[in-house]
Amino acid sequence: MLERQIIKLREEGYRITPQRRAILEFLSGNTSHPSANDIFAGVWKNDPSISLATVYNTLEILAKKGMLLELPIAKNTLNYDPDTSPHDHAYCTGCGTIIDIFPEKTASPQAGVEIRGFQVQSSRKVFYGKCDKCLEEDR
Amino acid sequence: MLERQIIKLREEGYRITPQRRAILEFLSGNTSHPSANDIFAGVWKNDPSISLATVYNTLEILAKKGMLLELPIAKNTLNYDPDTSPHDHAYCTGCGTIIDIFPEKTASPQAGVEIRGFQVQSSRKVFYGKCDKCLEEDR
DNA sequence: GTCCATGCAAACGATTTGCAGAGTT
DNA sequence: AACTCTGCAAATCGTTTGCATGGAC
Repeated sequence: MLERQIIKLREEGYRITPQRRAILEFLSGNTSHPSANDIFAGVWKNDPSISLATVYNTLEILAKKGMLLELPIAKNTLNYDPDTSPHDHAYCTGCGTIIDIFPEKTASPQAGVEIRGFQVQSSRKVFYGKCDKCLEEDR
Repeated sequence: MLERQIIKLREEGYRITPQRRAILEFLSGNTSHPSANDIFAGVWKNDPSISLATVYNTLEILAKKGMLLELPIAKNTLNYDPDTSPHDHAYCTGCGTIIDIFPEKTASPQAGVEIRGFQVQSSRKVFYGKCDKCLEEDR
């Protein structure tokens, strides 16, 4: 899984640096939808010499190559999702947590949408609301 | 239509200033999904004394009162939509244009979605792709 | 050895904040 | 008159960029 990613990156002509490896490792299987800063912090714990610029650089490459989704969900920041399979997201407006919602649960139709004058490449659906924990705290 | 908005704002306890009136006027019937800066520029043409801070302040109030949707679609900015009725959006990754997509066209199901451990308040669907004009330019 | 990638620091753009004066109610 | 709202300017925050050095190939 992680190895596949590394091989693909190399095949695309990118060099495999320790930093890129560490970022891919951090993302692998990560379902927390981290921001660039979260990823920076996570990698930083093992290697305090890494820079934010490198993280952004790597994330941009991964996104461009379709190995990572950029999620514009929260107000002023991007979140990233290493799971590129079709699925939706639920965003808690209380705590900002983003959880994965898989198709069978929401019956979100992905197939054959046609919009006149527009060529659809992908689609995203986001549910806004509150998680149980935040509902609890509202009382 | 515009008057309704003004009345509602006043009922909510906000003062009706010329700036707020101008912003509501600019937004009324506007289907271009403007950014805060677009709105500022639009209002500025008639009243060059308005400040960006006032625009942000007003947009925040309108959004909080459900009179305006905040669309986190583009990478690093918010776009606003005065049409709060249920509909989707298509975002052109070429030119950044956002167009409205109404339910009948995409069969997007809005009713009764249930997610365990999460109370859904609303949902948004965005189609990413290219508009005809940008497809043209790619050749 | 070549050329891409890194870390650092400065630059940027969108948004937010603090505050004194102006305007709505 | 009371209290909110405005414009201005500075501050913040996420992200991007320029550049000299370092490292993957």
